[in-house]
Amino acid sequence: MSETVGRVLEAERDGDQRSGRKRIRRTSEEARRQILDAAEARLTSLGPEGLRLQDIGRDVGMSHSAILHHFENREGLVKALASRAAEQLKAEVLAALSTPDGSAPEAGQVIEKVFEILSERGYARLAAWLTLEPRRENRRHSRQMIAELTRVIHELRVQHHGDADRDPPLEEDTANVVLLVATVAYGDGIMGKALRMAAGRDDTPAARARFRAWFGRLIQGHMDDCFDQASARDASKP
Amino acid sequence: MSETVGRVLEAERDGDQRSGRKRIRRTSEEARRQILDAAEARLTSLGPEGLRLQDIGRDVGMSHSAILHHFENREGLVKALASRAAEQLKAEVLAALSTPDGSAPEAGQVIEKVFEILSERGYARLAAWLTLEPRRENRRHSRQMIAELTRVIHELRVQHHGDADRDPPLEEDTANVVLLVATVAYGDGIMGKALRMAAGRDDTPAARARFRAWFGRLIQGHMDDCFDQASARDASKP
DNA sequence: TACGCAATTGACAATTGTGTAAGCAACCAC
DNA sequence: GTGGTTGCTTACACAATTGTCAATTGCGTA
Repeated sequence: MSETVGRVLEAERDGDQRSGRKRIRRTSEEARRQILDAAEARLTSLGPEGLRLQDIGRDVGMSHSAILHHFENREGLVKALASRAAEQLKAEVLAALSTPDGSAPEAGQVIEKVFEILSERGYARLAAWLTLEPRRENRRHSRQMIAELTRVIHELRVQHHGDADRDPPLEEDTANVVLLVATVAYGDGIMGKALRMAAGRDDTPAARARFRAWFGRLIQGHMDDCFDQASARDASKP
Repeated sequence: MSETVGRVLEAERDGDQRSGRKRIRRTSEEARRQILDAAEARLTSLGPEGLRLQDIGRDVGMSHSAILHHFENREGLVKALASRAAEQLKAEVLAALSTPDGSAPEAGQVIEKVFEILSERGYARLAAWLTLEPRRENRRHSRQMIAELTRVIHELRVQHHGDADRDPPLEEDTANVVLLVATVAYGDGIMGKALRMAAGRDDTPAARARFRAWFGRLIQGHMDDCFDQASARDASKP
């Protein structure tokens, strides 16, 4: 994603300046990769309105027809974009979950990572665009992704939940925690800036980090101390 | 918003079927209202791609030129839409905060209301569309909106924080809580369905309610019991 | 070197959405 | 009624995009 992103801005700067250059020929695979990279960059920075074949083509230095050649039609490009993003996302989050020494990953650390991927790096916006766009029912790829994560995390949680004599955490509680973290990360990635503005706060990296840290402590606290109370209260209600 | 929404679907069903009807003439105000209603319905259900002047015109039974007459251009329509939505949102949330008898509103209740407006009723999607669309820096209207809310809520919180001998909650903690609730409500409204799918849960109203309730208890618990611990821990960190 | 596959191009067609201008027609005031 | 204001319409100009197709050319291979 890095290589082509630079070129996007470059091309943006000095217009269509690939005049004298000879026609370059990529492998099909490489072409698809470059196109997806450029499309991703445009999508996160400009929204779906910015996803125009001609522009993407200019970014990677080919005509829009070439893109159609590789992806059949615009829909095909969007679909490919969606699956690739989902796969990358999943891989990175799973990677963040495994500590090198097999110890319990700290909630704050994991949350930090999730936020970094979803919020800071723009995946949330990308996913939002793709999700909010109706008519695409499919996206089967991301299905069960969070379920898997939940299993992994709950396993860890039960494993490390201390030698205390209190009850082990309920699976549903873990599921809720995971869902909450994901929801917050997406919400922050999509609306975070606007919300902070509306809160009269500035949107500096430091401010974002403070909020993330606070949230991390909240979750950590819930999982460390409060979960038995919470689950007890949970059970008492209808 | 209700009156015209029905007509949207109607028109969707039986095509452009306003043939024999005479030309109707509304007041400028009424016309604007109807147009905004239809636009809002389209925006929340179809995304910004569905915001086409011709379609909106067909929904309310006028030509697309009439819309341009009322809003100057498409931009004007979108701006009007944004301000109106922000105002309504603010009004409803403030209304939810004031209990009839002046007692402390329960966190769960307020959260429920916020979710209902933002998530269930589609305001989150609408706001997301409008926010994610770049190039519009303005939206000054919503500025400070959450700040105001935070002040109101913090006031309530300090007022009712029990006669305990513990410290009163920090203002920053309240700000974080408000920001978190807003973030979750937006995140849920925008990505909630997709996330629940990815979690292998079904997206029934009951399931949504369960999650909201769990989250409400988490927040309530934080504000009731844990805030002194949390803020202490907060202060101890850099 | 010659050949052929497939990536790439360039021109063009077709569609669709925004915006303009001039005229028509409700409704109000007199 | 008569006239004026203005909501609304029809027709058209215009731009931007996706998609098609034949032609071109880079590059591995026989």
